[in-house]
Amino acid sequence: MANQERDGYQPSSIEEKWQRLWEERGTNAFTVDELRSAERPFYNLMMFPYPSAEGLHVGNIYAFTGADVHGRYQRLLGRQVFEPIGFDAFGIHSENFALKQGTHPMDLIPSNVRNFTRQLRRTGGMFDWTHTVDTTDPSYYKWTQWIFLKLFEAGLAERKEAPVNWCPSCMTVLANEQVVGGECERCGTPVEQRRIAQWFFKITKYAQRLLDNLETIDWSETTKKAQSNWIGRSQGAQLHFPILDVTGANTTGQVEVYTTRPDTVFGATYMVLSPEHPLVDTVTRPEQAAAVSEYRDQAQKKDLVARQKADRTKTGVFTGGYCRNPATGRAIPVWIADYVLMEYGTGAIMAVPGHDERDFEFAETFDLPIVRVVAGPDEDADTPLAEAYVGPGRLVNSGPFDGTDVTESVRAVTAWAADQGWGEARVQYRLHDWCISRQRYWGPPIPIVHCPKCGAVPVPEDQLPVVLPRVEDFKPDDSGVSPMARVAEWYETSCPSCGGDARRETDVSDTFLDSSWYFLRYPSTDFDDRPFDPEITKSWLPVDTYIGGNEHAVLHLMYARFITMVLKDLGYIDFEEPFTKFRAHGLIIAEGAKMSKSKGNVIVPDPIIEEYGADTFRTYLMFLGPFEEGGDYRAEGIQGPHGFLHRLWDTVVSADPDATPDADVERKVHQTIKQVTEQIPELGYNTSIAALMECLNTVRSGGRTAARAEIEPLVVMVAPFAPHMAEELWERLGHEGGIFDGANWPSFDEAKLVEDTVTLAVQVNGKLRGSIDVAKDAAEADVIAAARADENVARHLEGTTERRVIHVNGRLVNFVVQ
RNA sequence: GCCGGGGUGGCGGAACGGUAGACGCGGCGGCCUCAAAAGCCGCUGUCCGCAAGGGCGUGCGGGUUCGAAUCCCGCCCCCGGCACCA
Repeated sequence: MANQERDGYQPSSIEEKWQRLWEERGTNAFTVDELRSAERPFYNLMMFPYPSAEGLHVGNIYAFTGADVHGRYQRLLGRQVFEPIGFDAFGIHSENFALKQGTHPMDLIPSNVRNFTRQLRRTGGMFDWTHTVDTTDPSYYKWTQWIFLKLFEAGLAERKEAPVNWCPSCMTVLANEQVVGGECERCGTPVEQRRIAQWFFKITKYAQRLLDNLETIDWSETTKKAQSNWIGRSQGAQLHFPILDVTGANTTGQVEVYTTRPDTVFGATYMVLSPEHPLVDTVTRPEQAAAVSEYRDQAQKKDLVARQKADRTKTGVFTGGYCRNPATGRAIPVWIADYVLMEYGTGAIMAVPGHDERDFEFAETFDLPIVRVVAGPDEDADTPLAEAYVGPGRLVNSGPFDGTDVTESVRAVTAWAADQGWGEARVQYRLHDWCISRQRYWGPPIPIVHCPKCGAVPVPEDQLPVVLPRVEDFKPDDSGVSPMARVAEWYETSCPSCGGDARRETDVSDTFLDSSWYFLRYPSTDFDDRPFDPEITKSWLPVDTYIGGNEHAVLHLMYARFITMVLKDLGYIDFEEPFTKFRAHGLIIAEGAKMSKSKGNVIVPDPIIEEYGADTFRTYLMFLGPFEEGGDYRAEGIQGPHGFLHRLWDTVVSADPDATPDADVERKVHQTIKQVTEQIPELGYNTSIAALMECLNTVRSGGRTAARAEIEPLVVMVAPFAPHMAEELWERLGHEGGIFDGANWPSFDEAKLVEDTVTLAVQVNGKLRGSIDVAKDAAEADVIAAARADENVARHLEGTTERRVIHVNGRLVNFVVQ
């Protein structure tokens, strides 16, 4: 507190004053008219928080401040900046917390939201509090349900029984994205496989577009890479292998395999089906039936951890059946093994042990034939294989293709297979359809009614929202159905189509569906009768800049892009990428380590704001390190920005309004304007603040009194970081109406940047030996003469033979001698 | 294993191929003070030297260049994404 008494700068009263005035004047709020008439709209978005009971985390404040600085800068450039905030309050987080505390999420969330709102206001963000969103509000999730209906109508939502990831601890189905290394992302419990009827969104239909569009958007490289890895496009061929009957003379069907190396098909000496493959029963011969069935049971019991993470020792069993390799015409044995996954490709592979590491290992284990079909530079068709050879080379033992280079053989062999009718080129994606069903309570009910006669019937739009009722017993159980399935008075309904007795869908939808479209809602929260107003959406979207954490690089961002594409295809909006520019902020650690309660290094924002003010806190957070990389929060470090803001305050309030600016100081100011103007839009906040500090040091050097003209640009440039203080100083400088509407971002004058004299480094053979001051336009000969004259330089030149002299204007002189 | 991003003082971090370490923290010394806090001024990569000055320094080893933290080649380590994905 004592800190606030000093020099007349009192953050607490100033911050309270301006937060109040912003509110009263509607400084950051848009009316519908303003939204409709904005001429230079800038939609500045940050990832909305989940309102936890613990309150706002420094990580949140860091992210929001970085985004807010960006928004405030755009505003000082004259844009109308819409900067909304909201709450992503549905989901397992809150539900589990409520269960633990013995409270109800419907009581918990509003109080958390109130607390978050209070904390967010104190941080000085430029939020439009008249356009907030709460995903748990029926007026919001009405439209989340509407989106489901639109996908359903478009055939992009389907219900199918599918093996799903089941978390036995959370007692719910998880999306693939929520399974990390075979464990539940949330609680770390090994995930089990179950077969349940689920709703899926067909995001795989959009795989290629989601991949291609990455080229067109301004996103950080890391994020784009994470997305393309997740989509996981691979190019290869689907080949058809005929199944042979006992005699080996007739075929009884065929097995489809997917391979990225169709060129090695001559080396396919056996085939492996996934244990869950539907053709296993067809292929298996009676004498192997017992072994096969035992292996399948075993595989099914293994959870995903055991199956995917284990030591990867190959196991498997022979089915007794054979296929014909369509390239060689030979019969090859069919095995089942759990290293082949049903979820990828066709769930069956042609095994080429000579040129695939896994197949090689399997063949070694079970003594299956290994044939070389690719020879490297120093090898031929008979060179023995000690391990799978996956390098470059030419085909061998491959009939008509012998001698073909592997790079061209992929296409050649595929074409040949297509010609003969046993294969075709195929593109495969790793991306799976999005399972949106959750057997939980705390989410928007999926707006479907199951009718014994009509099947799955969508709830008519005019009956939305399907309101989630308050249910006291919302604890999930192991039954695989939602707690809502215990509430007969809710799920018992009539079919919207035939009027007969029917049952509501009792699952709720994934939280990621809530957050896949919230940015569309923000500017249109004034309307109850439409999810987003066409006119407003047209002028404000897509989002200009989106800032958020990289933990959402795959899930949230992918879903938001998908939903946006669908809405575009359905004609509701005219753009297909929601976020023109996305930047991920870094992570804040504290005292050199990740924040954790056990380490006792968790930063609690409230007391810091109490003691130093939000402006100092914001400035320090932005000063810690490059915004996109994060930084290490050290408690003492805040003294730097704290002192800086106090000195700035002192300098400004004691500035001489009539003094003419000093030429050197003015030059520094112009250099600073240039630097900050270049760095701020690139989120170079730490260096911008450093430049402002340096400039202030120059302004104050020798204890001089600043001229007003020198410091006014500084006040504007500091405004994105310390908005309250900047407002107050702006007012004290005699301006009316607020800095964010009244001030223009300062411009610099190229002519004022250049120094009259410059200091050059003088090197001898690249080693620094002295420095000289010369006039900025001095002739080269004079510069070199001056360099030569430097005492220390002269000493190093003595007794040497000069080979070359390099003079880089304004930089250095280098004597190359021998 | 594949794909990104990194490795710079005691610490956080700056550096269009051109004076490495800006800015800040911490430390040391000084001013102010009865004293402390706050503030202000100076010093602060490291080694040798009284100094002038010099040697060494950006993960390691090479290379290109008058000149490399920066470019190239080969390694090591850290962070993140994907991973029995055929």
